[in-house]
Amino acid sequence: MSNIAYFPKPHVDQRPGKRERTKTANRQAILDAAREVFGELGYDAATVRDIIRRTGLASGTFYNYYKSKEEVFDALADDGARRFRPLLREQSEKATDFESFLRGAILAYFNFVATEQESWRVNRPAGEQIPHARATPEMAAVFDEVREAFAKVLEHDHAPKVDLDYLTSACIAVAREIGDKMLDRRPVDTEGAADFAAKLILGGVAALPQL
Amino acid sequence: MSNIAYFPKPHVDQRPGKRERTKTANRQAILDAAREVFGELGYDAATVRDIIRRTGLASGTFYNYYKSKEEVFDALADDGARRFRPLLREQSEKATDFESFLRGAILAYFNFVATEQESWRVNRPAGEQIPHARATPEMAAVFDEVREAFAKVLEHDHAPKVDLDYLTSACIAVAREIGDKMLDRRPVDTEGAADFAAKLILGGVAALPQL
DNA sequence: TGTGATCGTGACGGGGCGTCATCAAGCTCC
DNA sequence: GGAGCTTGATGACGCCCCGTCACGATCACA
Repeated sequence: MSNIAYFPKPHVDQRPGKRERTKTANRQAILDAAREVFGELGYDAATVRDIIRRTGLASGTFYNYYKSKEEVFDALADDGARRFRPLLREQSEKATDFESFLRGAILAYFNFVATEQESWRVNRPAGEQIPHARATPEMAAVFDEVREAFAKVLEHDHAPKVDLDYLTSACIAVAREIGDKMLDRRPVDTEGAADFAAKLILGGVAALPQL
Repeated sequence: MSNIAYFPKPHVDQRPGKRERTKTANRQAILDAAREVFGELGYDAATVRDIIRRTGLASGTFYNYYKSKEEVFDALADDGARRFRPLLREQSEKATDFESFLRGAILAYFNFVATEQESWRVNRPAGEQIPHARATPEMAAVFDEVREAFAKVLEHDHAPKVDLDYLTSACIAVAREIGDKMLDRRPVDTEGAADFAAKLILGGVAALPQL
């Protein structure tokens, strides 16, 4: 039995120190609370105090991590983009041509937002607006990735030069808008929506003016 | 000279009573002040108090006209849509086919937003977001008008049945997004942007899946 | 001119905002 | 294991914005 005395205290603890751990725990707690609060009250109605109350932390603690409600929202958006990026890359690698890439990417996005909304747009007041995510680093990365995928594939298809910024913006706008509308319909039909969006964009690209 | 005595006091004053006049004047003053404040501070940073101070009215007076900052913003958006609607209708009447309607409508929209921004997005902080206008009555009317124009023209062109809601949303999204991007470029090229957006949409419509 | 209706007014209580002095707890070095 | 240093959690505080409401001035109408 004497050995057991050693057991609860392994000498090498690889975990970071307690300070570091509570820091990430607090950061995560704030993000989780914010997701809930935004989901329940809507973004506009939510206050920093609501988020703070939900975490049980002191008000000052919140400001050690984020400067404002907007910054928390950006962090959530950034987190979403970070989780979506691998899915996008997967489509980009697996695709054989432009059409399959576009279809795959849009479907992946629609499935992603459908899943996301289940988990946190839980009980949003009707007509409530969630602001479009700002340009966080991860959002910009997604934009660039889409842009580069377009560039590569259009070059390979010896397509005429087009205004890539306009094109990327327009495609993302279509995906966002159709995605939103899709979520309002019952049942949620990600495949039908993706089919629509992909065909619209594909047809459009073929008809673009060259620079 | 005796006649002059009658001059300053014409018996029949067709203008509405003073009460009514100050009412519309106040309403307008609030809208004007809001436009300025939103332009200078950005929508998020602006407070109801900022708007009130700019008008010189008492705080209570503001609430006789609008319930909140959001409501003022909606009123401004509604006003914009109301002013844009005749331009849209003009295109719809003058157009001979789908393509000319779409081109005309998009160009009209781009010229409209280019003019608007000159007049009140004067000095917006970089990266600042103006929220997308909510569904005000006039906004909904614009949406419906576009939708009906699509319906009519697609039927006339014996085009296959398509998902009109998705299509309308997607087109408006493209116009909005390209319009935004267009405003960030110097010089602002409404024709080039309209050409791009119109071609993209036209090509896309031709390729849509039928219901 | 008198009377009632209609707002403009600004003070007020409620509450969210961001800060900061304080102090407990973790970390480091001996 | 303990002394001294560092970090960051705490919550009270002052500031300002919020929306309301009792009051009074002004207008409409007879």
